[in-house]
Amino acid sequence: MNGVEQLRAALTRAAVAIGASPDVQPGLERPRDPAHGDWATNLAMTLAKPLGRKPRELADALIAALDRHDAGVAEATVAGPGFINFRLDTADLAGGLARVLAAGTAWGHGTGGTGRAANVEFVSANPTGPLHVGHGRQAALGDAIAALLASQGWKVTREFYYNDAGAQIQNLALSVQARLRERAGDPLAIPEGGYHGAYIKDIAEAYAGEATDDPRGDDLERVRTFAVRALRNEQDLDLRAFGVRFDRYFLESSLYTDGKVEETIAALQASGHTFEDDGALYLRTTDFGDDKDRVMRKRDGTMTYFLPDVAYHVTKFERGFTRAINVQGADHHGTTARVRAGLQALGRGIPEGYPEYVLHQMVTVMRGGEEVKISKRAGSYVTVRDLIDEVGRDAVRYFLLMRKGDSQLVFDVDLARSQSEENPVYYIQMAHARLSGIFRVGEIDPTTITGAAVDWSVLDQPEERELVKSLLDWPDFVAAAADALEPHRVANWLLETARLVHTWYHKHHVLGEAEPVMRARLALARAAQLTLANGLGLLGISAPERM
RNA sequence: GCCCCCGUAGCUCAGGUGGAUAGAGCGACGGUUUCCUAAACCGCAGGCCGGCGGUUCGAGUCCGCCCGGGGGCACCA
Repeated sequence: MNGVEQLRAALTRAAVAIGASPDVQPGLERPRDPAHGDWATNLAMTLAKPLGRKPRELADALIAALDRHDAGVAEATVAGPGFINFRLDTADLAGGLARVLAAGTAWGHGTGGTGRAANVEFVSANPTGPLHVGHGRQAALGDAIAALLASQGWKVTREFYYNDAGAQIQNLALSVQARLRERAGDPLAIPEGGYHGAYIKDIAEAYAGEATDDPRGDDLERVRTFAVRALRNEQDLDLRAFGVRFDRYFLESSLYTDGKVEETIAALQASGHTFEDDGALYLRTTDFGDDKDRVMRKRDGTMTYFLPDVAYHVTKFERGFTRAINVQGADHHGTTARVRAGLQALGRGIPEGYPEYVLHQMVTVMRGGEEVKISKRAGSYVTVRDLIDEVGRDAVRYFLLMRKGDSQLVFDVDLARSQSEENPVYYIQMAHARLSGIFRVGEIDPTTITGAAVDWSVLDQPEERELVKSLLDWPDFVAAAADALEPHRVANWLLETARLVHTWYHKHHVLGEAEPVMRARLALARAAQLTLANGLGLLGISAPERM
């Protein structure tokens, strides 16, 4: 049992002793103002009503009933409207660092997932062009969410789904063909809905070099295959540059070849929730909360994207994923209700909230105070590669993750590129590098720091107590961020903790201090170094030893 | 018209699931270096948390209505 749990248990006993129900759950939080102590509870206020007594009076009674020793607190005081503030002995507080050192790279790991399988689907870009900034946000978000879940004991599969047969791919093939014919002397005729970026020209160029017997691209099927392969390869390179790896690429076409689409449509018809109108087959999704019934099979006999989408999510469930999380742009918002409705209509016991959606808002790229809209390569949008080339992978990751997905995001290229104090990424990495520097200069192998035989009571400086608390809170913090599927919380925590590190480092010295102090501070430095590295790792950002 | 997101400092945004005197980064202003990285630290200024009601001991946070901004409402993906 660690410090907080001990305190909570003791508080519960005290509450019961003064007449509260045995199932009270005392809430404990860090007071915003460190002068208020190390922990605070609002228990007296929440008990006021059921017990019919005044909060401050109850607070006094709770303190009187509390076994200080069992609770592990040095001091308990009543404040404000009825808060009880607790102060811990420095030795008890800082002694928690031993747990950090023992856990090492696993500090922050939890067991809430209990080994169950989770599927995180993200990016899922069709192979019709280079990845744009929005895909970048998805890649950063999805990868970090996957890492967060894995840290909490989920068995995570990172999945990329792509449409390899639809109308957009047809337009891609026709666009490349148009460039081939332009090359052969025809006037340029890119079809309606076609692609205009420079990369189309490059692909046409490459095709002409390889397919010397088909310089005009008359073999459209061959052009299509060639173009898809070229763009898939390009997207892979983009993702690799970003440090994102997928466990599985799922092809929409496989749903047809494996019979999953037919199977699903038959099951839906058997469910009795379908009807035909004007030659098209509908699913009555309004029975399951959608605001409109949806077409599954068009009048011309082909499927809408809706049906394979449902079939795809059935496979996720069948593949044993307890949770399926889809990271997508907010423009997909309209599809969430209908996919869930489709799964419900099957009546197979798939949970109502399956799959879960993490939708993110748009990204605007700013440079020199102006919005950047165009990339040379893609023509109409800014690519992930542009950003990585300009500001580096770590900065792109951080900037795309530092805001809540629900917020529209402004990516300030100038700030991300600046290698100085104003850039939060460097600020955090610098904190890690400085801590590493202590061990380098002191010629101490940080992995030998175990926390054994340390007198924790010497870590009594205010800056040390604040830093210690932040490090000890990390596991709960990560668990909450994972639970909420919100990596930006980690980004903010890192920035705050980095500040505590810099402040402490600036004010207090480690090497050359008297033995007990140096020993304790080395342990603190090691714990902070480990925790920062763990946090950066979750976001896919490097933790450099020196900068 | 309906659905989703957003509205907090000059700018970009946090605010740990309802708590005490609302925070950070950038920008502005002023300081700090014989010392493990000044890529750092300290100080100062800046607010009707879009508005009006409600819930309660207590609301930036929850509920309702309104006003602004963005996105979505296909037999396109």
